Amino acid sequence: MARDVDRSITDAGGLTTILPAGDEPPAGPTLRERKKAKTRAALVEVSQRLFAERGYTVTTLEDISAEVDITTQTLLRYFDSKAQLALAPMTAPLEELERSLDDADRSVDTLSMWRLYVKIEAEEAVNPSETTMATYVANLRAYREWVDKDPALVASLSSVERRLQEVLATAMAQDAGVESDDLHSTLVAALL
Amino acid sequence: MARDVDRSITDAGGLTTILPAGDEPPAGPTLRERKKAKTRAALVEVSQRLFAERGYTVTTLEDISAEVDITTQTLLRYFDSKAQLALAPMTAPLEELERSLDDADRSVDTLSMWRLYVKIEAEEAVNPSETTMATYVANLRAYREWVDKDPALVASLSSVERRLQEVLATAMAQDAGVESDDLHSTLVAALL
DNA sequence: CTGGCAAGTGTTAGTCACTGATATATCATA
DNA sequence: TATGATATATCAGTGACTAACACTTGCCAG
Repeated sequence: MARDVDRSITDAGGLTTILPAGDEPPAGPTLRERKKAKTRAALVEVSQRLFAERGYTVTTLEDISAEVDITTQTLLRYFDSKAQLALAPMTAPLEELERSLDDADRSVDTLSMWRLYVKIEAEEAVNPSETTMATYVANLRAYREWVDKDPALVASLSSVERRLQEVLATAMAQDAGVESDDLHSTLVAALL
Repeated sequence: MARDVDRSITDAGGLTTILPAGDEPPAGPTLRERKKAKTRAALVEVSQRLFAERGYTVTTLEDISAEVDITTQTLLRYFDSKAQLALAPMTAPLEELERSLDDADRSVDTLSMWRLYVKIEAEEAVNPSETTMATYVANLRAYREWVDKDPALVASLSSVERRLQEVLATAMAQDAGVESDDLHSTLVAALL
């Protein structure tokens, strides 16, 4: 009897709606997976906000999980540590790139996305409404602001940036010289 | 009356003996300072050993402080965190260099010391008995071994290495081109 | 639609790093 | 020896994180 009651809830997240609707192979992500992704996104969203508003150290995991209505236990099942949660906006797209490298069906589109990503990090002007990744990277400057206040986070972040450097190097190698120099210089500039 | 009584103790550390003796402004290191340095050294020594033997995470601050016969409280007054204690062998000489840069009475000797330091880190052959810093850096390879097992430590270590890079850059700038290239290349190699 | 399986979550209890405040012992100095 | 400064101990507490167990819920047969 409850088959079609919760329609309104299903689409609430609105995060994966970028995919071209119409050709989902066998079945879309199951209910479970959708809920999982939803709370995960909520965790990132809430934590980013609280970290920016109050600061990293003073914001407790309990504060965050309370606002998402889960236990700190559950939070730690989604993210191994507080730092990983804080750095999720950085690592998530990184891992996405890493995956696309392995899958061999790589397209230059991924690199284009990353060119944009790097540009924003380099503090160049950008219009958030132009890209699908806006949700993540739009406030990257504010992001770096409070991240830089915690030494431990900075350290973790730097290691993430190293992974980024490696991955991008690999990607450039795959691209075989095409406009590689441009990207490379941008990256180096961003890191230094 | 105690001016020349504790001569034997004063030299125990063996780290600052490089300074040209003869012009200590008011007085040498006071008893308090000596004791402080002593327990500090003991902490580093014991922790390094336990970390190497048992591993970083499983070794508790209590284990360490117990063996040095102090409270974990006191330990944390010496080192702000467990990680700082673990990385002390790296940071201590670093800060020494930083200090020598500010004091303006810099001599090339400091840089020579560091050339050696970097060499060891780059895993080149070295004879520990040749230098006064042997106590610190002799077992650097074994050091890296257990440090690399903890992700958080690696991250912190990398940020320390960045500081090192900066400081060395400054030092080279001060040296005004003399044999700078040699050192620089060595550094870059060590970091990559 | 019903039962069981498995994944997700809550609950509880605990460890450990780390902080703060207060009190006491130890050293420096006059 | 008295006095102020500093180091340490003691006590109480927070927060990140782990582990074991029980419970709920989505999922997949039958």
